[in-house]
Amino acid sequence: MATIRDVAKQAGVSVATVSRVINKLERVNPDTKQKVLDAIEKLNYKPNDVARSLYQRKSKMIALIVPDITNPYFPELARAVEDVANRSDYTFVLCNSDDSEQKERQYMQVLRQKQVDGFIVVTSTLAYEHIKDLNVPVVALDRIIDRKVPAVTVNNNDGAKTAVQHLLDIGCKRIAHISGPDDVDNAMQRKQGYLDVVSHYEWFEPGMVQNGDYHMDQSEQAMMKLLKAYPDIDGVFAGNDLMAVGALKALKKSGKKVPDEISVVGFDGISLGELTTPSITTVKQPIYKIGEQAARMLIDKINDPTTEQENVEYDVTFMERESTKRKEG
Amino acid sequence: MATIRDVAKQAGVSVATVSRVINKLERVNPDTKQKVLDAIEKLNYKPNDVARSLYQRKSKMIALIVPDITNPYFPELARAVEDVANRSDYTFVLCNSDDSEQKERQYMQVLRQKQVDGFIVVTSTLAYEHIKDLNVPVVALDRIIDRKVPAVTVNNNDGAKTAVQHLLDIGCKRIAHISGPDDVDNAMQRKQGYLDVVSHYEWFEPGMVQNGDYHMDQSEQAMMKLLKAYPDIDGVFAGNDLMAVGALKALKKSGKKVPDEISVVGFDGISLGELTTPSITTVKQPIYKIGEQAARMLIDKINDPTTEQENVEYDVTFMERESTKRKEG
DNA sequence: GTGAAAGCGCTAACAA
DNA sequence: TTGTTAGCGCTTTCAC
Repeated sequence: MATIRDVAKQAGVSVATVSRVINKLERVNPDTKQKVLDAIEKLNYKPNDVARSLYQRKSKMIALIVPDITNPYFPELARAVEDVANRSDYTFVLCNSDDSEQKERQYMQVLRQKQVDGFIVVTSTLAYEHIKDLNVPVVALDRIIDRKVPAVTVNNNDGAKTAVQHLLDIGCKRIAHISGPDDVDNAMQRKQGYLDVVSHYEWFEPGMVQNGDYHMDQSEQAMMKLLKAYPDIDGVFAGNDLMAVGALKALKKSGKKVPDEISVVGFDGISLGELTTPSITTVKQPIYKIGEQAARMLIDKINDPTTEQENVEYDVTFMERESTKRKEG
Repeated sequence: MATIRDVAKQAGVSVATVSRVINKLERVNPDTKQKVLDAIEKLNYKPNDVARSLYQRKSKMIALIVPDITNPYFPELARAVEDVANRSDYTFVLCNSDDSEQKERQYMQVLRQKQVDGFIVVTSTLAYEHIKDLNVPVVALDRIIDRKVPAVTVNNNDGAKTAVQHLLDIGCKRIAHISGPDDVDNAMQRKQGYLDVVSHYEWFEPGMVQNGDYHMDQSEQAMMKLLKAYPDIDGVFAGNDLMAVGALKALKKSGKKVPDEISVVGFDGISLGELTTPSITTVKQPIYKIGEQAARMLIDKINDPTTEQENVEYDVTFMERESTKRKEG
């Protein structure tokens, strides 16, 4: 690989001049500039970003840490962040934390040593104290970390209420909920939305809430339990689409017809929800937008660390598909 | 951030000694070593990897370039590569090329400037000449680039034949194929596998092969066309699972019962195939293994560039699910 | 066993 | 407008 020195020699100028040309900040005599350009062309010179990073103390890299990229919610998010990063000449690094705080911290540390300029994090375990001595901007996504860390989220409570209200509207008489992990704030908000709507109905019992941990398999089991304990439920609100799929599987195995005997609503709006039979009625998040927004905020903050940032909360959209149907009569 | 200098001062030794301690290569007097360790602890010192990279000319980063992470085949692959990378203390970088050669080259160039140590690439457009002056190990995945680039693939032809033979075995009389892009070698091999089995049957016509471009939507259209042109087809082999899902959608819209009236087989074994109704009979690739193998090969080559590497071809496994059924009578 | 110093490739004062 | 030079933080000869 040719270095700036080689270029300088080839062009018969100093390295400073070459640096000036490639960074196009200061004025350079057009003739000298052309000589430098020619030398760069001839030697196929590409500046060494590592040397640059060392001097500038920044790497032009941002990282996104998600629990698990094989959960279909996250690839779409990752695309958005990557696209924004590229548009701003940042390199994008993706990490899976498996929801382990240890892995999250490990990643952030390693990447900090590589001078990564900022992080977007989806976490429910990381505490503020661990991110503050990273000394670098962090944006929280999907889940709130701390008041001091700007976050991009959706209105989970509203979305949940809309979903449950829809089940009531189409005539459901007994509605259960499959909830996400207790330590994830958005899961709690969705559960609360459900409770806000149903808790004063006389048919409601606390056992109608079962934990599905945001996983398909665990949700399938949760649905089985619900079916056993409350054979007459005719509506289910799942805390995310993945769990709605799990519920569908359980229902199918139990011979319950969806949506004729029981209606199911999910949350998220991942494309998987359109592919099941029946397709899943859901509360759609603007996933790509969320990722874009978070990436923009992060990059803005990197470019100007004095920027003060507010939390951004997006509205969700109710989306009726095949898994819910108005009761006859 | 504390630097090696700060540590040296704190411990009352030279920077060379500190370097020796953190790299634990040369022998250091236990007492001095302890002093250094204490200083590191006290100052919470973390070595700056950028400075290290600059000197060593390597970054301990590897990159995976895939067409599109929202295609569910790739997240699983990415996990595998990431896991292996982490075990070997490499940082993992993921990039989406959107199957554009321009983006692939752009990414590889930018990452090379960041001293990325090697690439795993899923591409059908990139030529050998573009990767050779990168001056860094490259492993091809899923699709072959050139004889000179080691590749990890599966036996596509065998898998396709097995799939089509299965359709014959269960009694299908007229079998169509929805193919992948013409410029992707594995798509061609799968198509060839189909042709190998069916081309000598008298019912076979070239129009029974329709291009679905490995995309769900385009496959849906392809299925529609097939249905129109050959209303009596009772078996479909789709070049990948995503296209099998598309076929299922078309079939459903057309009121054709799967598997009673028509059987469908896919290829890949992505988990999405288990979630549709009916679930999709498929030819399963060992996706995680493939990713692991490619990552290992890449890292081996990085650690010892003289290593000669052979292509690795994995066998696929036929997996019968609900979308195929033996004909009655 | 330890330290001084050169240098990885680049940028940015400071001089000229 | 251009060149000289001192670092950025680290590793590694080469002395001692």
